[in-house]
Amino acid sequence: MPELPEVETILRSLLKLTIGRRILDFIPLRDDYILRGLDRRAEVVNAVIQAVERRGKFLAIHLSNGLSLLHHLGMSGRLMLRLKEDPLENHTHLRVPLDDGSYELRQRDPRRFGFAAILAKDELESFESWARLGADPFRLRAPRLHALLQGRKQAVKSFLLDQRRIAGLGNIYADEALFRAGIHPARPSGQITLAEAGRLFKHIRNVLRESIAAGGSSTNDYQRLDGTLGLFQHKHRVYRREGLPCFKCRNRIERWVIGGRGSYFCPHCQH
DNA sequence: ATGATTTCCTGTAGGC
DNA sequence: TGCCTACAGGAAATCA
Repeated sequence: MPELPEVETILRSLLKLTIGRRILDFIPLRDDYILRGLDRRAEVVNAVIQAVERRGKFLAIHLSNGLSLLHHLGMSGRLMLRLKEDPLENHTHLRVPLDDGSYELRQRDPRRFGFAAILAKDELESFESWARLGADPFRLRAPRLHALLQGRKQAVKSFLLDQRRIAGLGNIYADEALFRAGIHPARPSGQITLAEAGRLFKHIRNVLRESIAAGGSSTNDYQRLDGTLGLFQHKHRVYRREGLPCFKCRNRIERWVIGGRGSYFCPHCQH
């Protein structure tokens, strides 16, 4: 599922390949909640892509006429740059042909938890989940994280998944960071000490950085913009490794459901 | 307000 | 092989 490193990987490709390109058309292939702001569809045509921005797991493509395309890939969403004549994969919801003549941006999403929206500036700024995103993990420091955790009984795993607190972590990287930090995912947030918060922020940052360098994790649906796979799934230490030996101590990895999410951890290494 | 639970959706995996 | 059920999860909605 696309989390911060996967979206960042897509962002970097978009920066290289789409800045300065003119949008030739905006072709919705469905008419439901997945595509929003379609009444502005005609305004998008002929606009030029000026900037691309990531916040958390959101991707915003800013256009020359002040409109923005806001994308979220949910859990099975994929953003692709394909030749116009390439066969359409099923569950492709959006096609955006670009002015280099042969390529188009496509968004597909089998499980349909993502979306794409055409938004005016004020609409983007007031878009709830975008506007209220929490701290950027790369700007986070121990005292800030510790302060955010204080006074909460909520499991630290659930805290890490709350985009209003920290933006960009999903199930994979929350579990991987907690493993590296030696913190049990079910620990009440308020019990995390300053020293533990220090380890946690450091490992959040490191695991995200390493995954970006590897092009993200291709577990089920995720691919890069050009269709190639990320490589970080080979570096996962706990995610989806229930019953397998811990890389540190050889005890078996456990899986608990925490906050409705499958959570993988080593009962020996994480406290 | 906090925090836990349910909902949306479909491909995949497992059981029989 | 085929049918059925359970499960996966990001974020919004709902409920206690």
